[in-house]
Amino acid sequence: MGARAGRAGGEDGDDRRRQEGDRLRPSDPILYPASSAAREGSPDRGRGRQRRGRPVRRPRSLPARGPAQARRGGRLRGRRRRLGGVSDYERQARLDRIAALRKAGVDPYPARVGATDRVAALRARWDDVEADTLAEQAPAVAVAGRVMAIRSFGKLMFLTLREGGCDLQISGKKAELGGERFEQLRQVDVGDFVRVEGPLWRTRTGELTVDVRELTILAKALRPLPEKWHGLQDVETRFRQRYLDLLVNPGVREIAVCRSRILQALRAFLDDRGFLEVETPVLQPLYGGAAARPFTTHYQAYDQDVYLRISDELYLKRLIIGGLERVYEIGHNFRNEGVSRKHNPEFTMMECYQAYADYRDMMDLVQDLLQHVTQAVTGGTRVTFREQEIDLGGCWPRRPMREVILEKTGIDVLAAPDVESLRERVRERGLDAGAAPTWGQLVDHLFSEHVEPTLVQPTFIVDYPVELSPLAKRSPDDARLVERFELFVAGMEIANAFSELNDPQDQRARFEAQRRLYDAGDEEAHPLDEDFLLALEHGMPPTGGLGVGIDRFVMVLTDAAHLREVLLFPYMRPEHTG
RNA sequence: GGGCCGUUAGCUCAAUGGUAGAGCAGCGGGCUUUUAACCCGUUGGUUCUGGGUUCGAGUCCCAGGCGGCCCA
Repeated sequence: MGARAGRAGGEDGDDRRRQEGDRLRPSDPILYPASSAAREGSPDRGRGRQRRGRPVRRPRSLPARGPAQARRGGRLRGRRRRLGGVSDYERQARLDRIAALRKAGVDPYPARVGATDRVAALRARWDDVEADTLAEQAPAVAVAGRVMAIRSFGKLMFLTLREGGCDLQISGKKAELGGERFEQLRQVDVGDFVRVEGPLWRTRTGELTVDVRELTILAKALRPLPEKWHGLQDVETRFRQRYLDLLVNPGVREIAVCRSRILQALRAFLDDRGFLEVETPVLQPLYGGAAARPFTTHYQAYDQDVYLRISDELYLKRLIIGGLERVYEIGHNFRNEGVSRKHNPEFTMMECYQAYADYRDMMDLVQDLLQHVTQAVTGGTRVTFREQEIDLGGCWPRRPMREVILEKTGIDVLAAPDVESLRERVRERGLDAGAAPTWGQLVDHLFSEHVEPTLVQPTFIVDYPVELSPLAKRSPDDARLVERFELFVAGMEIANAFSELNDPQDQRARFEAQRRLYDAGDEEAHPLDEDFLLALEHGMPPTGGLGVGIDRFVMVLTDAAHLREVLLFPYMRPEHTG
């Protein structure tokens, strides 16, 4: 991303474009498909954009703990122990129990489970049935799951079993089971997987319960689950041992489920519009499609350095050239930059391209797409994000970048056409000019600093400077601008799109301009890609391209304060003995 | 990359520079309607690592690791 900045194009152009865009949206079947591009900078991953951070949202409704929450401790030592320290008394107790089971001829890790009912289905069927009715029918069921808690009363035990994200209580009565099997039940530990058979009943307190008649150990656990009441608080451990976080912190699983539904709805929408899902290389001899530094690796067989992709763009455009006129890809991009609330070096992007479309069509497309997904996942259009209500319904405003910067800073960036004069105006206003070396980057800085955080409701920002968009088509109204937009929601860049540059001569010139920027020290400048130019020279239809930052959109729909909350495995530095 | 904060038992957390504790979990005992079950007893520590100051360091100092927040 990085590219943002723009001199807001001429007013005429902007207004016209906006109006046309609005007009186009509702009608025009042939348009909607536009795919388009955009990704170049796809959801911004640029540096320096993160702002106000907040404590991670609490995983469950515990009393707020305050700043000390981050405290955790003993990671290294704990880990070492976890990996088999000699003083691991609890683990040893469980190892002893496993040995005893084996000695008694019981396999603690059997291969077969046998048929079982799903807990969710059982609850749906019997939760509302009265205790008396349940007692009469005494439906025999079999369930398998993980033991989450044990409450023992001597000759009676209650265990909480979890399967499929649902809990079901099971009871064991010595009188019913007999001494031997009751003892077997007593040897079950929290964390173990078991299968039980027996009739359903309802306890005095109304809890639906399986009264165990048959018990099978499915898998013994060697280590205890995190504490049942406080759960797992340690931020570091939550992400390093995400399986524990998923198990004991409500909400974590919900986000994972929600994310899956979002992807499902997104694919359904695009498939329905005739887009073909494709896969392009992650390992590339030359990276491109965005302003970012790549990860480099080495291909041993060819003794050659290769890159992990920073975007799918250049390959998807080759497919457009090859006649696959509507394509999309959902995959990981890798950008060699820091981690923040909105950034992870590896993230998920959906890119789609549609021939015979332009960026206005892509605005319609992305609005329809995200509204469809939101509706499918939440059942409505309004979501709450960090205590603010965001309405994703309706028609999202389209604002020229110049206009919004003028509104927030009083500076007309187009009236200061070079970096020196613009910097002077910024100083006059008493604002921070940052370290931006070029006009475009300074505009980008002003936008990021003063406008972006205020864009809570969905807003399209249009008309970006050419300098920051080497793969976008020039605006016919103003050669300094390109036909590009970015979508902002909740103060974050969610999508980036443009009318794809299909003029091979202009593309070559843009690449060369990028090379000059690179030579001047901009490590994120786009490399010149001769192979892509070769493809372009064979002819590419007018095409709209769009990139959507999936992780960030999941944040919006799940009210996640941090990107890492919606990634199952956010990047963590390896622990090591210090 | 910089600043600040944090790091103590499996988990959640205590401990004026002076014997490292509690709850949960574990172990032993009691208990047939609990669901943070309860009651009695009890095991468990290289206080992130490495140096330093001190009669004495979880605590103070230096360096490092990891994490968090903010900034770049």
